[in-house]
Amino acid sequence: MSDTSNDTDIPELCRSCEARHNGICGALSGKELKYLSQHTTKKTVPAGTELVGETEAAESFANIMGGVVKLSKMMPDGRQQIVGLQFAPDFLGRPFQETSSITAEAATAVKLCAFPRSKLDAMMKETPGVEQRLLRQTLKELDEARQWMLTLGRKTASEKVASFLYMIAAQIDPERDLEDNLPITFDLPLTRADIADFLGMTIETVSRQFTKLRKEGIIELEQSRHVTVPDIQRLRDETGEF
Amino acid sequence: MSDTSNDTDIPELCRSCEARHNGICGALSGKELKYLSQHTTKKTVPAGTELVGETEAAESFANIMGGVVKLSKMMPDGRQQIVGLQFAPDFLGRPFQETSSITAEAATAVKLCAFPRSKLDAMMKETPGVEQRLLRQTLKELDEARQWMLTLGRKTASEKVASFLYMIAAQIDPERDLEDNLPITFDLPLTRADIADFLGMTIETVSRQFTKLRKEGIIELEQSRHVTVPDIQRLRDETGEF
DNA sequence: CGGCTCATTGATGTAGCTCAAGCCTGGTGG
DNA sequence: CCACCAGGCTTGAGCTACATCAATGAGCCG
Repeated sequence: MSDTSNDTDIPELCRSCEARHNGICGALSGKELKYLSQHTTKKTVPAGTELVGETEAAESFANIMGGVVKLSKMMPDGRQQIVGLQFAPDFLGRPFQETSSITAEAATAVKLCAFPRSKLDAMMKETPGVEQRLLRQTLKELDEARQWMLTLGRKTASEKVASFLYMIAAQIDPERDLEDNLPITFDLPLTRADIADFLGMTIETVSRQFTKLRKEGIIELEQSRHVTVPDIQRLRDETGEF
Repeated sequence: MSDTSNDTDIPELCRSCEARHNGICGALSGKELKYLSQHTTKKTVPAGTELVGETEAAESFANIMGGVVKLSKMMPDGRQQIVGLQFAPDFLGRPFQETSSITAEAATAVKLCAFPRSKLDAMMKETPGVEQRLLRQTLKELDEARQWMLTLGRKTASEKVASFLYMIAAQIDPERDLEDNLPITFDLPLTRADIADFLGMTIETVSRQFTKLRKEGIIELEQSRHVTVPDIQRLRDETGEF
């Protein structure tokens, strides 16, 4: 931890921000935070907002303070694949240059703390820890992407849906010990169409697998978005892993 | 470029090594290279050698000087997915800690330049450019992984095989302009079984798609491993992208 | 109330899997 | 030098998991 400075130096908004604890900003001192925060724009965007491409984040970067962002790729004929989900306190945007065509879109309402490219460059130059944090997050994303390649390439439809639900459940509260077997409840951040695009299948098949898991008592469903998992171990068993 | 030092300081083996030009070592000065090279072990391992897990690279890292390494994940019941291919001058091994269960195996004979973890840590501390190079490589791998997620999730069998061949063809000579439409010839670094594990399909389907592409004149095959692509554009069209 | 979007469910079609047989090719030993 | 074998590849026949097409339901908003 390098936030050894006096806590009163830390800007109000940064104090409760997860990015300061586990994100990029964790590498910054109170003074640096103060400076950076003068150049950040906090904003909340509604679900569906495009956050990248020729529009927003080409010249700007952001920490996600809340909500879920989906990263996706599209083929000329419209087939689409979601290639990543990002949650707070992930960093959004690409150091160096973006060449690969990838789209970022708010899957839910998203709270952002944005700042210009020049500030990131400066931070990377002046504070060595920033680059390391970026490297760590990138390695984490790489692990997740590879994990998902296994899911996409080798799992059955029901294993895919179980894996997705397990991933979301695990992500809801990272602190939580998943061995404890207490019920977990959460709202899905994605529509069925998004889930289908994430899992490489059709809406209909996703829906059928939800129904199947519900009938087997592995999940409970309310209004199609609100999920309760009474026994996370049983869900885990359905993923095909472990 | 930070290799501003006298060329005669550069160790013999490093001079022709791709890692010095495009890989990690490119961030090092002649003096640093000299020091590092005293602690490296060059070796060539045959196809099939395990390079990671509890065995080799937990405490050691390496630059790939030649050959192809496949990274894969396995499910308890034996289903397998290749999640990445690495070529010279890629870096092999994981900074910080490896948690995700991933296996690295030589797909062909592989030439390595290995060194202990402590040396990498030291390099990262002392030479700032090293961390940046690692970050760049990791971002590249992330791009590739995501590209492959699209292939796994949304492409048909024949698009998958075409994408694989296109990727290999493009990788054979990265300098080459793929617009020029001259025939490209290469040997596949993977068996049909490996290709199947990479594309998330069965050996039989892979084989059928090769046959189909051959009958359509998009590729020529000799001994099942030696491929000629007379018109790279036609192959590209088969990938479904662009 | 009518017109959305999102989700579920059913009926039918098909791409790719499974199972099974046979074929090259390169290596080994008689 | 040929016979044999093993591992990798191809090809065929039939099956099935998932996609496609189509209809209906449930919440939501103007």
